[in-house]
Amino acid sequence: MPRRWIAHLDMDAFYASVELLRYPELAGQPVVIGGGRRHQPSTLPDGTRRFATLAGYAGRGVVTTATYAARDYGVHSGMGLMKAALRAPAAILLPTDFERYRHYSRAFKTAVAEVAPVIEDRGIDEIYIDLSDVPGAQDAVGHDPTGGVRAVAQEIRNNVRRATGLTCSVGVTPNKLLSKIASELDKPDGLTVLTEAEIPARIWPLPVRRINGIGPKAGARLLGLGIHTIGELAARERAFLVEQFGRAYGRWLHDAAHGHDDRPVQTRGEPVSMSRETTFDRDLHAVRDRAELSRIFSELAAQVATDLQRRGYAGRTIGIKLRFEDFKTVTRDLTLPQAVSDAAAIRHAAGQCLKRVDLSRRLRLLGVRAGSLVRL
DNA sequence: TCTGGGGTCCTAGGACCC
DNA sequence: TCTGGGGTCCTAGGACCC
Repeated sequence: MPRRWIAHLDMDAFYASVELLRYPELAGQPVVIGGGRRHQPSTLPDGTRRFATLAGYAGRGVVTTATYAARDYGVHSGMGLMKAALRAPAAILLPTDFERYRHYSRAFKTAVAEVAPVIEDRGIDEIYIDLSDVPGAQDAVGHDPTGGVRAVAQEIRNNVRRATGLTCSVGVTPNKLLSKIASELDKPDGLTVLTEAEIPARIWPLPVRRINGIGPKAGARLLGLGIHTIGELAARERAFLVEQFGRAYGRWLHDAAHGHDDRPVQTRGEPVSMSRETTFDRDLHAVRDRAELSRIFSELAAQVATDLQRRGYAGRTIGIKLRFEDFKTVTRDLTLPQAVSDAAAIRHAAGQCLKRVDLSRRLRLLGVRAGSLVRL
């Protein structure tokens, strides 16, 4: 019987690496991607480029990606740029250029598909690949039964490098859960192949947070129970975890810790929702900043409409998201008799939602969303 | 120097219908 | 008028991920 071999491929510091292709003089330097458009590099008459540094940054942006040199200063993605500036003031700051990243994203996925076509998209810089039926993947090399699949994975990595000039890290195991963990074991530019038999030695010593699906909340609760590593989680009774975390999540935790996961690689999914949101430069008040808020609100509705139309969808549920100055977040939504995709209808429905919110506190974020999508 | 923007999935309560 | 159980839809919030 053929073995199931699933790969997880993760591009190394993707946005930053794409920027290094265009600005090779920054290789090896601490570079941070994030923030708005206000820190575009400029070219001097002699052709040399001038870059903004973190030191001068003022605003509410966060780090989207940091190069490995920047990570050495303790800068990581999700960190506020103001905080990052304290840790690495001399680091270069570049604005995000999603157009460019999407282009490289398509290029690396095409390069993978030339070798192995069964691919599940997991965002702009990572994918799962089912290698089980790729020619050669089931072959042993000498006495190594994983030799064939290792060669296939290496070929994928070579093809990505050839097509994009970028490196990636790959984990190959019997399932998605383990492959996701494995791809991080030898980063950057690494390849890790793991069998079931290696779970105790390679997976169990890792912290529970490495499991995709254990986030800050569950991680903290597990820590409170004295469970730090995946091995310690695996050692707990299923019944205990169900008692602590509920039926569904408790069972899932137990399975995950033992490396059990039979989810298939899903090649194509319909979108569930489309949304646009924005955090203001300063907190806005519903009454005092009424005109500005109204303008932003209409703009978000128009952007959602454009996104829907461009991709050929309409939404039957229109919703809004508000974040107040104290970071409390509320949502309201409204299901319409018919799906809509035009800016006026979305704006109107979103306006109905807004009437159901107490607007006495100042706002830092506003968002508009379309859900219950139908294909046009 | 608090905390972006785009998503998915799950839960839970209430309305409503059979 | 009271008592049921089951199913589906809608809404709100929250955890998590990239």
